Amino acid sequence: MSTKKLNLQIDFRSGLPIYTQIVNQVQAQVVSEDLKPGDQLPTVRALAEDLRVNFNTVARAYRILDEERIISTQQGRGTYITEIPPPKVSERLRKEMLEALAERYISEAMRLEFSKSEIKQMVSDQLEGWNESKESEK
Amino acid sequence: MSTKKLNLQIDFRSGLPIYTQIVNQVQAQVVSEDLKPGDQLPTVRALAEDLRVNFNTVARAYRILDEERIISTQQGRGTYITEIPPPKVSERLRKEMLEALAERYISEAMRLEFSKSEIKQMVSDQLEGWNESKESEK
DNA sequence: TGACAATGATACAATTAGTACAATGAGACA
DNA sequence: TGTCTCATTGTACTAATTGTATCATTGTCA
Repeated sequence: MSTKKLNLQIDFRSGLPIYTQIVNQVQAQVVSEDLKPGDQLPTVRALAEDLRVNFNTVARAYRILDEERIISTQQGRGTYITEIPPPKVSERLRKEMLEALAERYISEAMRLEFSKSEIKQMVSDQLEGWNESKESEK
Repeated sequence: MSTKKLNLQIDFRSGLPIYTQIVNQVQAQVVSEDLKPGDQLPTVRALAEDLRVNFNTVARAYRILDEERIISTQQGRGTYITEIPPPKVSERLRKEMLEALAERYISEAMRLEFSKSEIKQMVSDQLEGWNESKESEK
């Protein structure tokens, strides 16, 4: 599992906070596909040493990127680039995707011999407590 | 005895710890009866090598499954699917499976930016016309 | 000078890996 | 049959690696 070596240029005199520079440059590299979904980023400590900054500063950048759903940080494991949400698919295709998802859910639930009402109820129940914060807050 | 060859798919980049993924997938295979009472699971070391993880990670998963009475681990012998799954256990497992399925459906639908009502409606709509005989192909 | 944002220090928690050990059972052999 | 040896198996404890939380320090600017 090779951690991608980030090539970040931090300008300590630019006035921009270090963590902001990290965020911006990682975002840029994701957009330019220098970083692809699944790539592992350096650990907070490794990148911090590389950039000669405190690892909390890197952690802060990673936390922001995590909130933006660009990366996924996992305590004890590492941080990874997440799958990119399909930018703009047609309304038609989007609907078909939902249909496919629902069909898979239903067919697997049916295989477990749940009743229709149970299947419906479970979705309702979970949607009740669904925390929007799990999604990105732009 | 032939130790059942588990076909587990570990995603090292998913947010879930490896040991949790093992637990979940074994549970799923028990519920779906791919694993039956008495089946012997791979040894901690064999499965670890197969998955390219440390054997203690597998041992941790096995310990959790053992505490749930889903498997029985015996030092010096091996690990086996529990002979008589208490009805309570299998019933609880079934429920957990449904929860997991629903959560996956919802989270992926949310990622596509569907509203809660759309997500709920799609399930209702599809259940309306659901043909019981449809659930035959594995 | 005071407020606030940025950064640093320190302690903590979660996950996985390393090492040594204990229980079981199969085979060799007296 | 009894027992010795050894490979195989799970267990226990600890270390290493990773991100997290909290608070202190620094620096800038009104």
